[in-house]
Amino acid sequence: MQHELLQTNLTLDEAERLQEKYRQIIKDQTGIISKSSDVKKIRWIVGVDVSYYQEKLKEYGRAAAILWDLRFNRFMTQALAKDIITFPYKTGFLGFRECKVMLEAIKKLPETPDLIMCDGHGIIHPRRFGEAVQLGLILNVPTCGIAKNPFIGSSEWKVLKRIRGNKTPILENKEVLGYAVCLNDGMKPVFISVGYKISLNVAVEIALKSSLDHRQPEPLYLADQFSKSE
DNA sequence: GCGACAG
DNA sequence: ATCTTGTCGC
Repeated sequence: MQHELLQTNLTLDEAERLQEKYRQIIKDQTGIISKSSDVKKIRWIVGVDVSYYQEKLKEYGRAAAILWDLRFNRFMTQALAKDIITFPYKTGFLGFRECKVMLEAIKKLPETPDLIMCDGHGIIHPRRFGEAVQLGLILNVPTCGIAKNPFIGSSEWKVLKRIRGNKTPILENKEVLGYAVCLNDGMKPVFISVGYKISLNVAVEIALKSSLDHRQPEPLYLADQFSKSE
């Protein structure tokens, strides 16, 4: 039996209802990773990304999951999954397209992730329900969103000095939805937000720690490459 | 009202 | 996301 958030035959209205329903359910949850002391206990992090291709007029998604050992900051192994994609692309509903394939790839990994990084937004979303939130909820694993482009909210990211570690908040009325963060010198910032059971500060801390020399954290960079290679 | 809008 | 060559910059 599977989660109703994995249904792929929903109307947009039904999908929106589910987003609102689960937003309420996970509101004010406890047991989140929020302190730097918690970070020391984190070992297995996973970066996931999805690429697309056509076959017989149908659209398919290929998800790559990269298992990364944060203790030694090194690559461990990877897994791929392919699946047909039927849910249409609509801004604000990415999770309904990508969660199922991402989950299939993650299931193939030899370790249970302590944290999953998604190539997309978390609570930087009209209903605070980006795909990182959706994935974390379905798997009951901490997640964060790390997107390459802005979505909602306003920030000064365009004038942010591109120096590793620099960041500027993404705001919507007084509410901090996330941070635009420069992960390496000279590179355009990425947009980091909470997904599930993690604090914003910890998400930023781990993204920085796992960034080597690319715009994205290495697990996500590798996931992007791997998902496109085949 | 119109357009913009993660991947 | 994906279709695609050259080209500007370090």
